[in-house]
Amino acid sequence: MKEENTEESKQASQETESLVKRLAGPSTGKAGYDITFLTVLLVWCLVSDFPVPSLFPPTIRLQKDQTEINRIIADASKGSKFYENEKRKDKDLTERIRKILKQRDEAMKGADISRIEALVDNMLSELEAQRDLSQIIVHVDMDAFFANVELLYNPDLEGKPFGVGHGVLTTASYEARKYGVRSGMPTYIAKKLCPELILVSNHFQKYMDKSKQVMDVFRRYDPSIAIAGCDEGYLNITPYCEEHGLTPDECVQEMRSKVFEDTQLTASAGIAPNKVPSYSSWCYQMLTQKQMLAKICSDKNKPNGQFHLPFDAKAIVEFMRDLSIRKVPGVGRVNERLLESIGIKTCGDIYQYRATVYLMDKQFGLGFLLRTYLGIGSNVVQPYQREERKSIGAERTFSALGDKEKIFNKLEEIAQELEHDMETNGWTGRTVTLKYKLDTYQVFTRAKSMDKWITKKEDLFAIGKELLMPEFPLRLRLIGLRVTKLKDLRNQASSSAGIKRFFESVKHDSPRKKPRLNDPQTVQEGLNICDPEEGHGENDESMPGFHEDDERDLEPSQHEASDEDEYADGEDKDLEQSASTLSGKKTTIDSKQRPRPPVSAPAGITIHTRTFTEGNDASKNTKSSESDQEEKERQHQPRRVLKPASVAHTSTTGKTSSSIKPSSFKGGAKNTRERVASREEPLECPICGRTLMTDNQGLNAHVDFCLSRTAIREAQAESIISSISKKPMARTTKR
DNA sequence: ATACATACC
DNA sequence: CACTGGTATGTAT
Repeated sequence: MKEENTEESKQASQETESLVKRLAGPSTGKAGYDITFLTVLLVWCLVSDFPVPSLFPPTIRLQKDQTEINRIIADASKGSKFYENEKRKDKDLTERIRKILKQRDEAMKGADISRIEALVDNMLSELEAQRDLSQIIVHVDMDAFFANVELLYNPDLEGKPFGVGHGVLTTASYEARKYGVRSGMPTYIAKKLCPELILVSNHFQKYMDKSKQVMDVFRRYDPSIAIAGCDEGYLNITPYCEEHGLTPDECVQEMRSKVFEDTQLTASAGIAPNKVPSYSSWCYQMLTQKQMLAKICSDKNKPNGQFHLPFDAKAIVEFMRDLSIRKVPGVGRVNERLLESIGIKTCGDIYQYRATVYLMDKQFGLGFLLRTYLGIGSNVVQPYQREERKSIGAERTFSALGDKEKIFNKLEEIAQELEHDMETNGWTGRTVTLKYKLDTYQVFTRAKSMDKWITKKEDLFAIGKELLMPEFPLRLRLIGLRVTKLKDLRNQASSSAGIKRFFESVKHDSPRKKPRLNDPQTVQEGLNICDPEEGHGENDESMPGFHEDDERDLEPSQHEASDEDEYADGEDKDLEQSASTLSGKKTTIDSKQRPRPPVSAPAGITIHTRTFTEGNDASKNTKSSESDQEEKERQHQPRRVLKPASVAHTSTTGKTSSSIKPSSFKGGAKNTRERVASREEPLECPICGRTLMTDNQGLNAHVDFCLSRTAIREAQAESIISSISKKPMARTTKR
């Protein structure tokens, strides 16, 4: 018993601890807060041979200890519905971890650990052999972008702690970050952390204008830049450096200076080799991932600085060794906890637990973690292309509504907005997904696929209504609609069919992708991410809000006082595979009982809600035996045992898994168009007919240029581009 | 095909 | 006081 008690209390406290941490926000740890930040800086110094500043130990400038900050945040949210929901999620996660550990123990029991380790070591060798250090990849991002733009227009804010945003902060000034104030944080909590905090409204148009200027500069260094948000991008500066006889550092220094000249805003950059032949599978969204290393590096020097990771395998692995796993793109709060549960806190820890990861590939993503350990990421950089878009949607949060009429009114508004966005951007789609969030913060989605193409508000509204109707009674705080299975209307219709036809023939294109505006210019420079909208002027900008940087708070400050940093990084995404591991789901209801789920948690009635939860919990047992499935099923439902993600299957002990084949990773196929290797060869531009000595990437950039020049619509361009990238590539290979 | 969770900006 | 909005992906059924 005693033992039990102990364990129990331990667990309870742990839960509390994780909950408190979770409440601190999703970006905590990502970039640099406390310990993490110090660690990174230290690693940086070690790796770069930079003298360890004395300030190190101390001073990070958080006015308060991160622990205290977390406590203040937790206290401020305590009792709220949001808090209760987080608590529920935290509990579910804890339960999930418990199951995973149990599974791990069973798997390890009869396993020949030594043999597995040897196997994994082989995989590592193969991955290492694929490392490509030939490309110079840079990740640049603006320091506290929104906040610094505001400073330009309101110098009085200089040196003061201020936050940008209304209900939720889109960003916080450097000074404010010292108090633990971060983007994505509700203003009332930010005020508790920093009573003197000044609040400033968002001025998206200004940010966009600046964004465009910034991107214009970046583009000069790599026409194929992959823009990742309105304030950051990935560039392959290999060609530029070569042509201008610059070292990577000189090039980046120059670029940052130019950005400053044009915008008076500072930027930070990370320079790394990257590479990766095949695996570039990831790519979260459009952007990214490219240089996981470059991105992580930009975090290091954050404020107005740049960090150059040595282009040497050994140095890279060392660099990764003490890097918090949380900094890796794709590792969020959940995966961080999952990994931590098996002992992995830093990238270097991955090696020690490689056998565990091997056995639990499904949950942790062996391939992903091995690449992370080695510091291998994709080094392919390319602009987002319209045809990559997979969904378009709109959603809105409002004060909780229980009235059907009012809810439908909101739905109609959303439908209207969505129709507008779709028409503005030339999209239509076949499946409509309704999303709603109860006042308890639980989120549900309901989807329906149609035989016809949907774009009109009437259709969107009707379908949304149909999906929502059976769910009542509900008390909602958010409602949204999203359309997937898209078709690009610009691709076909518009403009020059002739040209298009030409390209099509060239490429064989066909299937999926639909092009869109791609052209870089159009794309907007501005925010691509945001691009969808673009327009409607009606509501003024609502808040895009994203956390722009998340950041890190603090910074080293010392060093520079000047800038801020921000940042944090957001690292990218990539690694997706692994990341996804998670999955699990929860809640759900037994379908039998009520086909419809949710029932909101009506105000008072907790029962339902509770039911869900419990059900989930119940699921706990489970897992392995299949037999229980039935039971479970009838009880509640869901659960999914683990799943995660990813990747390489290789695992099972049985076969040697032949090692990770890069392509086998799920993602592999994804970037079909990626330019893979890229060797320079004479390639002919399908537009102007000139022969260029370049690689596919360079050719693409050139094509972009030609296209914009000829004023061909983006749509066409896209198809072209994609065609080119594919075909030529093959050609290239032949060489 | 649907539903859900996670991630990132 | 009260925790955004948009998109992508992976997994399970």
